[in-house]
Amino acid sequence: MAALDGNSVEAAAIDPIPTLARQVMEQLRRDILEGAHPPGGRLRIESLRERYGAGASPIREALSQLAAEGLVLRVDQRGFRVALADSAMLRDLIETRCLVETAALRASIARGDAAWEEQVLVSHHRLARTPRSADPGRFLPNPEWEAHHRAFHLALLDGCGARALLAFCADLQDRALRFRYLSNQVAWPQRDVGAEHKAICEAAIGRQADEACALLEAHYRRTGHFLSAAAPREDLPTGQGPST
Amino acid sequence: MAALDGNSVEAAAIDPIPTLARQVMEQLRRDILEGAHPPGGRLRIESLRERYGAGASPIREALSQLAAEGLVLRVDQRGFRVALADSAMLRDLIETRCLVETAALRASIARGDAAWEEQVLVSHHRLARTPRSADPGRFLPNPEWEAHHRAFHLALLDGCGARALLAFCADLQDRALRFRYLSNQVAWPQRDVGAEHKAICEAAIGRQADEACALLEAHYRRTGHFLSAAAPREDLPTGQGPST
DNA sequence: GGCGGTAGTTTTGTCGATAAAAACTCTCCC
DNA sequence: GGGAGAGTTTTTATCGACAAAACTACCGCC
Repeated sequence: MAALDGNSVEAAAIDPIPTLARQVMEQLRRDILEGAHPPGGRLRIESLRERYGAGASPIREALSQLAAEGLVLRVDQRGFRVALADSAMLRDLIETRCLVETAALRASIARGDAAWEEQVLVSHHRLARTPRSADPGRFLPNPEWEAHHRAFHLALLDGCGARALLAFCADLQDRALRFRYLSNQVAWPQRDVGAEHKAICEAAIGRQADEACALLEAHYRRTGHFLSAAAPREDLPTGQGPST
Repeated sequence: MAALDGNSVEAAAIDPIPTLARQVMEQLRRDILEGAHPPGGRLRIESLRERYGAGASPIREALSQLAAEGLVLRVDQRGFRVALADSAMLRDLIETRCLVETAALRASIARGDAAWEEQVLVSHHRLARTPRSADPGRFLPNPEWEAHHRAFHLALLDGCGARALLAFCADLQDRALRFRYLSNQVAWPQRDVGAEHKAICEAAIGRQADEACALLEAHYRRTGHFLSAAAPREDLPTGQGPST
């Protein structure tokens, strides 16, 4: 997931036996992304200790990392809870992505070399030939498609030549992924995302900055629209018993 | 420092007795920013345990958080070390800031309301009336100036209406601050940063998007130029005894 | 003389226990 | 009947100890 994070990339690649804390963190992240722990829900150390079969230290460490990543919320002396995922946050996320990623895309288009162009092309090709759903009949998330989708969007921006910016974009994409997971079964197959990706790819390679940015922005805003329409029930799932 | 981080803000504001891990983290961050631990240097748990008077758990937790923040580098099973701060990273940081913050500034100028305008004005005023150096004779970092400086730059972008973006900008500013600390005594008083801030402020309030962005970008690039010129010796301080 | 393997030392990652803090509950009083 | 308060229970934050892994230094061998 956070494969672009400079800290983890080399260690994860070499080490065959990741540290326990890392295993817990990755499993926990998957569980949160997939909604096993509901947004706003408490994450008690003891429960997690039991569920993931580890001592308190690795659990706590995993939670700390996820907290810094924004997926988990920590309150000193009052434990951890799953980060909220309400429609206000979704709006904010979309807004941020539109602002940041169009800037990055513009820079990519202006500065990207031949290698960038080729990478955009090939990553789009891989995405295009992968079915979005693992099941042709109904929607079932296809991990391969998710990976290619992520790679394509990052490849688009990779020409900008700013690693810190790219890492942030990768992070934003992860956050967006969470919303997609939470409201499963979204906009499929009503919407032809393949065509949208194709148009973005062509505009980018054709160095049509304005058009590419407009398409990308529309792409994100449309996704946001579908998501907030599809999952209004998740808006304020926190509750969790106020003091009274 | 990371006062904009949603996780810490409320806890830190209320809790009079912060958790030990938090204390260690904040002190450690300050020490790293100020160069007490050199970039690339190892951070052994035992040494830190001794230095900060805490057990291994809080130390490890503080390191985890700083690692996620980018100030500390973690390698599984091989401990922690201070993140590098070479000129390539500085370049990358500047590039990222220029791309992201001009986008944010543009959005701020387009969307910012009266409250935003006033906040920019007042934060600039506070900055302008605070001396940059705590000592009139030579350069000595003035914490008050630093705080106002940070507030001014964030106020500029605060009109964009995207909290996630703003949080990222705050993070970028912290990273930049580190470079400033590392190469102490920089460009003072050769450079009139006050005038630069004033010009940016006026262009922003006057809704001159293009000019404000150009000024902001020049502001950052100039800083980068000074920093990399002032601290060439820090370029590759890692070394740390290769295998031979 | 250089290199590979091996024993010893350091350092990390993990565990279980413990003290402190928060949350909850139940009772008593108005 | 409602609310405040004391006691109990849950939960967190921290510590010290231990096992596993990495690093170091040494020794023998080619």
